[in-house]
Amino acid sequence: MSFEARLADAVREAVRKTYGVDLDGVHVERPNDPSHGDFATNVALANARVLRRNPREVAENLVGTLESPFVREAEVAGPGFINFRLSPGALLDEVGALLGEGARYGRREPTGAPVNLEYVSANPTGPLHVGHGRQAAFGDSLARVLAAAGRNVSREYYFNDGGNQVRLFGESVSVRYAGLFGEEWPVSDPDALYKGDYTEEIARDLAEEQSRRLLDIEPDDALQEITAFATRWSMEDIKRTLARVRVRFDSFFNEKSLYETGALKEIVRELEETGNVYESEGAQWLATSKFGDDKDRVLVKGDGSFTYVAPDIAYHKDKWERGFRTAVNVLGADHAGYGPRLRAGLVALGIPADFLDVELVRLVKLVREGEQVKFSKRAGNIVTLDELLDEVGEDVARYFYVRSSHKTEMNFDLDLAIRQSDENPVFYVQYAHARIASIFERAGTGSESLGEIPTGELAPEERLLVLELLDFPRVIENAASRREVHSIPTYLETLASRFHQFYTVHRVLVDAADVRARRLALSAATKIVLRSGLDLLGVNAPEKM
RNA sequence: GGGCCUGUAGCUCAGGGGAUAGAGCAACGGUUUCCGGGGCCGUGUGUCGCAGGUUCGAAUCCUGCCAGGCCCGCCA
Repeated sequence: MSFEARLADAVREAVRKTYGVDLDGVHVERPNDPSHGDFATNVALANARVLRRNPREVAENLVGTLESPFVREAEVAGPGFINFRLSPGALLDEVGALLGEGARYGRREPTGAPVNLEYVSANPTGPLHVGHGRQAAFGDSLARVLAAAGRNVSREYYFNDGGNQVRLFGESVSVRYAGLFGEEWPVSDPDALYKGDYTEEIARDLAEEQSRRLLDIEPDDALQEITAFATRWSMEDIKRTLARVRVRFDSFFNEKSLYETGALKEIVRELEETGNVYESEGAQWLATSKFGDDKDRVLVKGDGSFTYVAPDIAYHKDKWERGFRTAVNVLGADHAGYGPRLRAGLVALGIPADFLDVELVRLVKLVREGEQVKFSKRAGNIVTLDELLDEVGEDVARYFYVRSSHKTEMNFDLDLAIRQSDENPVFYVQYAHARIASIFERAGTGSESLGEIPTGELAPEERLLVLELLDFPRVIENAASRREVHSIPTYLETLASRFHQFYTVHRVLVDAADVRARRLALSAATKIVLRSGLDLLGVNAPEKM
């Protein structure tokens, strides 16, 4: 139980004793200024009006009746804050507990209803680009944070391998393939084809495997085979890039399977049964506007084929039937309208509105030589995630991607990212970790053979370091419940800074056994938390740099 | 026109009712008998987009404006 929670209980009890009132919301927090104590509460200020006393008087009374074994000092300050200073023994006990838990510190065992977290889900029509990189980094880190906070999370990638874009992609590769043998491939719309060099690469791989066999069979059959080959090729390519940047998934779901199992026809039938499907202009419409969407959506086109609406609803109904009770979709900001219309479709089927949650990741604006880089996958002028990783490395990329809130648009200055890569904050955090590793190497002891922490007065730098360490569980829980990963880097940078400050002022490996043991314990605890926090971001914690 | 998001230091961004608004980068100065100086310390910079409102207290909540981004397809 955190000190915040324990102090809040003690304060609540003091209020009950003094005023005979039960308060439900008692806020205890870490003050910005260390001279305001280790923790502080504003109860007196917040409730002065209800109690009809002036805030300072209330605070004085509460301090008088407050009982808590780990509080060394409680004082009234400013307009009526109560500032607490804890006893060193209580703080060090917590550090001891932290060391005992090791890598599990601040993390909980998974409980509760299963959560499905879907991210990236880029079409298998080409390599991942830098925009996908942000979604991948955010999604994977969010998955790690949710799991650490005890959510029962399952990570999923939806391969959109059944729609219009995939057909165009297949044609694009077919054109290249035919071209390799000096032949032409008929296409409906040459301007819509994918122009990237990778289509040529896929065609060459195909030619190597099949020679010109596919040019001598029925074109429809050939296109089907070529498309299958191309999407398989793309999926492998995407998975390879994701593995490189340490982004994991528990499952991959193929859109095509919805066609093959008949789930699509089934979903249309079910929607019709609810009475929310009607015909207009030759198409079948779903009345999503009845369930919170701006307007109705086409479910089945005039030519009898499906829009993306039916597969998406079928897919999410499948998530529901697999037992998930929350589905979080991490999507690019250009999918802003996706949530409401998909949710509307699900509600029409009787699935609760709060089942689906969408986290929109803002776009990555690429800047090179002061100019914004415009890119498009079809035009082929994309900057791929692999290219970025080649330039800045996996650690820098992952850290940089999640350092700012996913809700804000991000400027990725390629020149700056390369030039400043050794000044990136990730190195600052990693350096603290490597520094501690080197202390233990020199000390010749492992962090696991520390034993009891000798109690004693804590220097200001030690105290601030301890308080920061003890904040980690709260940081994880907040990040999970707010689904905001960027608070992890912020925390790690503060923690690294606290350690560097401590290290500069206090020598760890001193002769006095008590002091040495205590400082080794603080260092070991910091190392554990830094590694654990970096792991939440998929970033390495090196022993040496 | 409607919906969602954003506006904080020269730049990139934290802070999302609390005390004197912070960090990194950039600039300048200091710091080395001794655990990694990729560190630490200090100096300077802010109409927290603007205007009202709620409150003991607002960068934070509410309303209205201004500016920027994304969306509003029988694409996904």
